[in-house]
Amino acid sequence: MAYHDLDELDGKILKLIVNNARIPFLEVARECGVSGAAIHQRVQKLVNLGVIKGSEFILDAEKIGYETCAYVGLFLVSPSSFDSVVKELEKIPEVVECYYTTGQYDLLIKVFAKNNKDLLRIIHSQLQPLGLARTETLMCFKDAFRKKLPIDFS
Amino acid sequence: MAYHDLDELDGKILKLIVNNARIPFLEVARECGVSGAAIHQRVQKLVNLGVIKGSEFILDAEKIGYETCAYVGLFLVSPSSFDSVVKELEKIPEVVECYYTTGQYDLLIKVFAKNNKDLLRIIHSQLQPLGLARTETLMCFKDAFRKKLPIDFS
DNA sequence: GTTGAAAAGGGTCCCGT
DNA sequence: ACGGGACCCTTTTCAAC
Repeated sequence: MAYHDLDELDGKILKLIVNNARIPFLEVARECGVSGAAIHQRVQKLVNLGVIKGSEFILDAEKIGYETCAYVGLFLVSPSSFDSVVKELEKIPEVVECYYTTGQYDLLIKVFAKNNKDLLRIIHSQLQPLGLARTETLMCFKDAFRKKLPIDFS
Repeated sequence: MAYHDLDELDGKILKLIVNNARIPFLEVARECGVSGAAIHQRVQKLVNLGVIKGSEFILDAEKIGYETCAYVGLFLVSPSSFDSVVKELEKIPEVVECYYTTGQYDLLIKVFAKNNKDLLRIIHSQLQPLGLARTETLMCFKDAFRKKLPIDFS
Protein backbone atom coordinates (compact mmCIF):
# COMPACT_ATOMS: atom_id res chain seq x y z
CA MET A 1 0.00 0.00 0.00
CA ALA A 2 2.99 2.31 0.52
CA TYR A 3 5.93 3.24 -1.64
CA HIS A 4 7.91 0.37 -0.19
CA ASP A 5 6.01 -1.94 -2.48
CA LEU A 6 7.07 -0.03 -5.55
CA ASP A 7 10.08 -1.10 -7.56
CA GLU A 8 12.35 0.57 -10.06
CA LEU A 9 10.07 -0.17 -13.00
CA ASP A 10 7.21 1.58 -11.20
CA GLY A 11 9.49 4.53 -10.61
CA LYS A 12 10.63 4.61 -14.23
CA ILE A 13 7.04 4.51 -15.43
CA LEU A 14 5.96 7.27 -13.06
CA LYS A 15 8.86 9.45 -14.08
CA LEU A 16 7.92 9.05 -17.73
CA ILE A 17 4.21 9.71 -17.37
CA VAL A 18 3.99 12.21 -14.53
CA ASN A 19 4.67 15.25 -16.68
CA ASN A 20 2.86 14.03 -19.77
CA ALA A 21 -0.42 12.31 -19.07
CA ARG A 22 -1.08 11.62 -22.74
CA ILE A 23 2.12 9.82 -23.55
CA PRO A 24 1.28 6.50 -25.27
CA PHE A 25 1.89 3.62 -22.90
CA LEU A 26 3.53 1.76 -25.77
CA GLU A 27 6.17 4.47 -25.89
CA VAL A 28 6.69 4.02 -22.16
CA ALA A 29 6.94 0.29 -22.79
CA ARG A 30 9.67 0.78 -25.38
CA GLU A 31 11.61 3.11 -23.07
CA CYS A 32 11.38 0.59 -20.26
CA GLY A 33 12.11 -2.44 -22.40
CA VAL A 34 8.93 -4.28 -21.48
CA SER A 35 5.66 -5.04 -23.24
CA GLY A 36 2.75 -2.64 -23.53
CA ALA A 37 0.62 -5.00 -21.50
CA ALA A 38 3.11 -4.78 -18.64
CA ILE A 39 2.86 -1.00 -18.57
CA HIS A 40 -0.90 -1.21 -18.74
CA GLN A 41 -0.98 -3.51 -15.73
CA ARG A 42 1.55 -1.52 -13.76
CA VAL A 43 -0.34 1.72 -14.28
CA GLN A 44 -3.55 -0.03 -13.27
CA LYS A 45 -1.83 -1.29 -10.13
CA LEU A 46 -0.58 2.22 -9.31
CA VAL A 47 -4.10 3.55 -9.71
CA ASN A 48 -5.52 0.81 -7.52
CA LEU A 49 -2.89 1.47 -4.85
CA GLY A 50 -3.84 5.13 -4.89
CA VAL A 51 -0.33 6.17 -5.89
CA ILE A 52 -1.84 7.68 -9.03
CA LYS A 53 -4.82 9.77 -7.97
CA GLY A 54 -5.81 10.91 -11.43
CA SER A 55 -4.67 13.01 -14.34
CA GLU A 56 -5.30 16.53 -15.46
CA PHE A 57 -4.58 19.18 -18.01
CA ILE A 58 -2.70 22.19 -16.68
CA LEU A 59 -4.38 25.42 -17.73
CA ASP A 60 -2.95 28.92 -17.70
CA ALA A 61 -5.05 30.72 -15.08
CA GLU A 62 -4.47 34.11 -16.67
CA LYS A 63 -5.61 32.89 -20.05
CA ILE A 64 -8.91 31.69 -18.67
CA GLY A 65 -9.55 35.01 -17.01
CA TYR A 66 -7.96 34.79 -13.57
CA GLU A 67 -5.21 37.37 -13.36
CA THR A 68 -4.85 37.50 -9.60
CA CYS A 69 -3.65 34.82 -7.23
CA ALA A 70 -3.23 35.00 -3.48
CA TYR A 71 -2.72 32.89 -0.42
CA VAL A 72 -4.96 33.98 2.42
CA GLY A 73 -4.28 33.05 6.04
CA LEU A 74 -7.47 32.70 8.05
CA PHE A 75 -7.98 33.24 11.78
CA LEU A 76 -11.19 31.64 13.00
CA VAL A 77 -13.37 33.19 15.66
CA SER A 78 -13.95 29.83 17.23
CA PRO A 79 -11.84 26.71 16.78
CA SER A 80 -14.92 24.55 16.88
CA SER A 81 -16.05 25.92 13.54
CA PHE A 82 -13.17 24.39 11.56
CA ASP A 83 -15.14 21.82 9.65
CA SER A 84 -18.12 23.99 8.85
CA VAL A 85 -15.85 26.79 7.63
CA VAL A 86 -13.96 24.37 5.41
CA LYS A 87 -17.23 23.13 4.01
CA GLU A 88 -18.28 26.67 3.13
CA LEU A 89 -14.87 27.50 1.69
CA GLU A 90 -15.15 24.53 -0.62
CA LYS A 91 -18.28 26.01 -2.13
CA ILE A 92 -16.50 29.18 -3.19
CA PRO A 93 -15.33 28.54 -6.76
CA GLU A 94 -12.31 30.83 -6.52
CA VAL A 95 -10.89 29.02 -3.47
CA VAL A 96 -8.86 26.24 -5.05
CA GLU A 97 -6.83 24.87 -2.16
CA CYS A 98 -7.29 24.73 1.60
CA TYR A 99 -4.95 23.47 4.30
CA TYR A 100 -5.11 23.03 8.04
CA THR A 101 -1.85 24.58 9.20
CA THR A 102 0.22 25.01 12.29
CA GLY A 103 1.79 28.38 12.91
CA GLN A 104 0.03 31.67 12.94
CA TYR A 105 -2.98 30.81 10.81
CA ASP A 106 -5.75 28.35 11.49
CA LEU A 107 -6.31 27.73 7.81
CA LEU A 108 -4.38 28.66 4.70
CA ILE A 109 -6.20 28.91 1.39
CA LYS A 110 -5.21 29.61 -2.19
CA VAL A 111 -7.53 31.92 -4.08
CA PHE A 112 -7.74 32.98 -7.71
CA ALA A 113 -9.63 36.10 -8.79
CA LYS A 114 -10.31 37.90 -12.02
CA ASN A 115 -8.42 40.98 -10.77
CA ASN A 116 -7.50 42.77 -7.58
CA LYS A 117 -10.93 44.25 -7.15
CA ASP A 118 -12.48 40.84 -7.54
CA LEU A 119 -10.12 39.46 -4.90
CA LEU A 120 -11.24 42.15 -2.49
CA ARG A 121 -14.86 41.24 -3.18
CA ILE A 122 -14.15 37.58 -2.47
CA ILE A 123 -12.37 38.35 0.79
CA HIS A 124 -14.96 40.80 2.04
CA SER A 125 -18.18 39.31 0.75
CA GLN A 126 -17.36 35.62 0.70
CA LEU A 127 -14.68 34.92 3.28
CA GLN A 128 -15.28 37.36 6.12
CA PRO A 129 -18.93 36.31 6.66
CA LEU A 130 -17.85 32.73 7.38
CA GLY A 131 -16.89 33.56 10.93
CA LEU A 132 -13.33 34.76 10.59
CA ALA A 133 -11.63 36.90 13.19
CA ARG A 134 -9.12 38.16 10.70
CA THR A 135 -7.48 37.38 7.37
CA GLU A 136 -4.03 38.02 6.06
CA THR A 137 -3.50 38.21 2.33
CA LEU A 138 -0.30 37.22 0.56
CA MET A 139 -0.64 38.28 -3.04
CA CYS A 140 1.36 36.16 -5.49
CA PHE A 141 2.54 38.49 -8.14
CA LYS A 142 4.79 36.00 -9.74
CA ASP A 143 4.82 32.26 -10.03
CA ALA A 144 8.60 31.77 -9.86
CA PHE A 145 8.46 28.03 -10.52
CA ARG A 146 6.50 24.86 -9.99
CA LYS A 147 7.79 21.35 -10.33
CA LYS A 148 7.32 17.74 -9.36
CA LEU A 149 8.69 15.78 -6.46
CA PRO A 150 11.56 13.45 -7.33
CA ILE A 151 10.63 9.80 -7.82
CA ASP A 152 13.15 7.20 -6.82
CA PHE A 153 12.44 3.69 -5.57
CA SER A 154 15.82 2.12 -6.28
CA MET B 1 -4.54 35.15 -27.32
CA ALA B 2 -6.70 35.69 -24.25
CA TYR B 3 -9.80 34.00 -22.95
CA HIS B 4 -11.91 36.46 -24.88
CA ASP B 5 -11.16 34.46 -28.00
CA LEU B 6 -12.51 31.28 -26.46
CA ASP B 7 -16.09 30.24 -27.09
CA GLU B 8 -18.51 27.89 -25.42
CA LEU B 9 -17.20 24.85 -27.26
CA ASP B 10 -13.71 25.58 -25.98
CA GLY B 11 -15.13 25.86 -22.49
CA LYS B 12 -17.06 22.62 -22.81
CA ILE B 13 -13.97 20.81 -24.04
CA LEU B 14 -11.81 22.19 -21.25
CA LYS B 15 -14.37 21.24 -18.63
CA LEU B 16 -14.45 17.69 -19.95
CA ILE B 17 -10.70 17.15 -20.19
CA VAL B 18 -9.28 19.21 -17.34
CA ASN B 19 -9.86 16.57 -14.68
CA ASN B 20 -9.14 13.59 -16.88
CA ALA B 21 -6.21 14.02 -19.19
CA ARG B 22 -6.62 10.58 -20.70
CA ILE B 23 -10.22 10.86 -21.77
CA PRO B 24 -10.53 9.83 -25.44
CA PHE B 25 -11.10 12.88 -27.61
CA LEU B 26 -13.75 10.93 -29.49
CA GLU B 27 -15.71 10.69 -26.26
CA VAL B 28 -15.37 14.44 -25.85
CA ALA B 29 -16.54 14.78 -29.44
CA ARG B 30 -19.67 12.75 -28.77
CA GLU B 31 -20.46 14.76 -25.63
CA CYS B 32 -20.06 17.99 -27.57
CA GLY B 33 -21.90 16.82 -30.65
CA VAL B 34 -19.03 17.53 -33.02
CA SER B 35 -16.52 15.39 -34.88
CA GLY B 36 -13.33 14.01 -33.44
CA ALA B 37 -11.34 16.11 -35.85
CA ALA B 38 -12.93 19.25 -34.44
CA ILE B 39 -11.87 18.34 -30.91
CA HIS B 40 -8.42 17.51 -32.18
CA GLN B 41 -8.15 20.94 -33.81
CA ARG B 42 -9.59 22.78 -30.82
CA VAL B 43 -7.25 21.13 -28.36
CA GLN B 44 -4.35 21.89 -30.68
CA LYS B 45 -5.48 25.51 -30.80
CA LEU B 46 -5.72 25.68 -27.01
CA VAL B 47 -2.21 24.28 -26.71
CA ASN B 48 -0.91 26.77 -29.28
CA LEU B 49 -2.60 29.64 -27.46
CA GLY B 50 -0.96 28.54 -24.24
CA VAL B 51 -4.31 28.02 -22.55
CA ILE B 52 -3.33 24.37 -22.09
CA LYS B 53 0.16 24.29 -20.65
CA GLY B 54 0.48 20.53 -20.45
CA SER B 55 -0.89 17.49 -18.72
CA GLU B 56 0.14 15.46 -15.73
CA PHE B 57 -0.65 12.55 -13.52
CA ILE B 58 -1.50 13.44 -9.93
CA LEU B 59 0.45 11.35 -7.47
CA ASP B 60 -0.22 10.83 -3.79
CA ALA B 61 2.78 12.47 -2.10
CA GLU B 62 2.50 10.27 0.98
CA LYS B 63 2.48 7.12 -1.08
CA ILE B 64 5.74 8.03 -2.79
CA GLY B 65 7.40 8.70 0.53
CA TYR B 66 6.70 12.34 1.35
CA GLU B 67 4.67 12.48 4.53
CA THR B 68 5.27 16.11 5.44
CA CYS B 69 4.22 19.24 3.63
CA ALA B 70 4.78 22.85 4.61
CA TYR B 71 4.64 26.36 3.28
CA VAL B 72 7.67 28.36 4.29
CA GLY B 73 7.74 32.15 4.22
CA LEU B 74 11.20 33.52 3.48
CA PHE B 75 12.71 36.83 4.55
CA LEU B 76 15.74 37.72 2.45
CA VAL B 77 18.77 39.46 3.88
CA SER B 78 19.03 41.63 0.81
CA PRO B 79 16.28 42.37 -1.69
CA SER B 80 18.81 42.37 -4.49
CA SER B 81 19.33 38.64 -4.10
CA PHE B 82 15.80 37.68 -5.20
CA ASP B 83 16.70 36.08 -8.49
CA SER B 84 19.75 34.21 -7.29
CA VAL B 85 17.85 32.84 -4.30
CA VAL B 86 15.02 31.67 -6.54
CA LYS B 87 17.54 29.97 -8.79
CA GLU B 88 19.02 28.11 -5.84
CA LEU B 89 15.60 27.22 -4.48
CA GLU B 90 14.70 25.65 -7.79
CA LYS B 91 17.61 23.26 -7.44
CA ILE B 92 16.28 21.86 -4.17
CA PRO B 93 14.16 18.84 -5.15
CA GLU B 94 11.80 19.14 -2.18
CA VAL B 95 10.84 22.73 -2.99
CA VAL B 96 7.98 22.30 -5.43
CA GLU B 97 6.49 25.78 -5.69
CA CYS B 98 7.82 29.29 -5.26
CA TYR B 99 6.03 32.64 -5.37
CA TYR B 100 7.03 36.26 -5.14
CA THR B 101 4.53 37.65 -2.64
CA THR B 102 3.42 40.90 -1.15
CA GLY B 103 2.75 41.00 2.56
CA GLN B 104 5.09 39.90 5.26
CA TYR B 105 7.26 37.48 3.31
CA ASP B 106 9.57 38.15 0.41
CA LEU B 107 9.04 34.69 -1.01
CA LEU B 108 6.63 31.89 -0.22
CA ILE B 109 7.59 28.31 -1.03
CA LYS B 110 5.91 24.95 -0.77
CA VAL B 111 8.09 22.14 0.49
CA PHE B 112 7.60 18.39 0.78
CA ALA B 113 9.75 16.26 3.06
CA LYS B 114 9.92 12.62 4.02
CA ASN B 115 9.06 13.45 7.63
CA ASN B 116 9.36 16.24 10.17
CA LYS B 117 13.02 15.63 10.81
CA ASP B 118 13.70 15.76 7.09
CA LEU B 119 11.84 19.07 6.86
CA LEU B 120 14.04 20.50 9.59
CA ARG B 121 17.11 19.35 7.69
CA ILE B 122 15.89 21.03 4.53
CA ILE B 123 15.16 24.30 6.30
CA HIS B 124 18.42 24.39 8.22
CA SER B 125 20.84 22.87 5.76
CA GLN B 126 19.33 23.87 2.45
CA LEU B 127 17.27 27.01 2.92
CA GLN B 128 19.05 29.02 5.62
CA PRO B 129 22.45 29.05 3.82
CA LEU B 130 20.88 30.80 0.82
CA GLY B 131 21.02 34.18 2.48
CA LEU B 132 17.81 34.28 4.45
CA ALA B 133 17.26 36.59 7.38
CA ARG B 134 14.52 34.41 8.75
CA THR B 135 11.99 31.76 7.79
CA GLU B 136 8.52 31.04 9.02
CA THR B 137 7.12 27.56 8.65
CA LEU B 138 3.46 26.74 8.19
CA MET B 139 3.08 23.01 8.44
CA CYS B 140 0.17 21.59 6.47
CA PHE B 141 -1.15 18.77 8.52
CA LYS B 142 -4.18 18.27 6.40
CA ASP B 143 -5.03 18.88 2.79
CA ALA B 144 -8.67 19.91 3.29
CA PHE B 145 -9.44 20.14 -0.43
CA ARG B 146 -8.05 20.99 -3.81
CA LYS B 147 -10.07 21.76 -6.91
CA LYS B 148 -10.09 23.45 -10.27
CA LEU B 149 -11.06 26.94 -11.27
CA PRO B 150 -14.46 27.25 -12.91
CA ILE B 151 -14.43 27.46 -16.70
CA ASP B 152 -17.10 29.52 -18.34
CA PHE B 153 -16.84 31.42 -21.61
CA SER B 154 -20.52 31.77 -22.37
C1' DG C 1 4.29 -10.92 -13.09
C1' DT C 2 5.09 -10.94 -17.91
C1' DT C 3 4.29 -11.89 -22.81
C1' DG C 4 2.44 -11.75 -27.63
C1' DA C 5 -1.37 -11.49 -30.43
C1' DA C 6 -6.05 -10.14 -31.69
C1' DA C 7 -9.92 -7.13 -31.61
C1' DA C 8 -11.65 -2.86 -30.78
C1' DG C 9 -11.11 1.79 -30.61
C1' DG C 10 -8.71 6.26 -30.84
C1' DG C 11 -5.39 9.75 -32.93
C1' DT C 12 -4.03 12.14 -36.81
C1' DC C 13 -4.09 13.92 -41.34
C1' DC C 14 -6.06 15.28 -45.70
C1' DC C 15 -9.59 16.76 -48.50
C1' DG C 16 -14.08 18.64 -49.35
C1' DT C 17 -17.37 21.89 -47.85
C1' DA D 1 -13.85 26.10 -38.79
C1' DC D 2 -15.99 21.66 -39.21
C1' DG D 3 -17.06 16.80 -41.12
C1' DG D 4 -15.97 12.36 -43.27
C1' DG D 5 -12.89 8.91 -44.13
C1' DA D 6 -8.46 6.42 -44.41
C1' DC D 7 -4.54 4.85 -42.16
C1' DC D 8 -1.87 3.76 -38.48
C1' DC D 9 -0.96 3.37 -33.79
C1' DT D 10 -2.68 2.45 -29.11
C1' DT D 11 -5.54 0.38 -25.67
C1' DT D 12 -7.38 -3.53 -23.68
C1' DT D 13 -8.04 -8.27 -22.92
C1' DC D 14 -6.74 -13.03 -22.50
C1' DA D 15 -4.62 -17.45 -22.88
C1' DA D 16 -0.18 -19.21 -22.05
C1' DC D 17 4.30 -19.21 -19.97
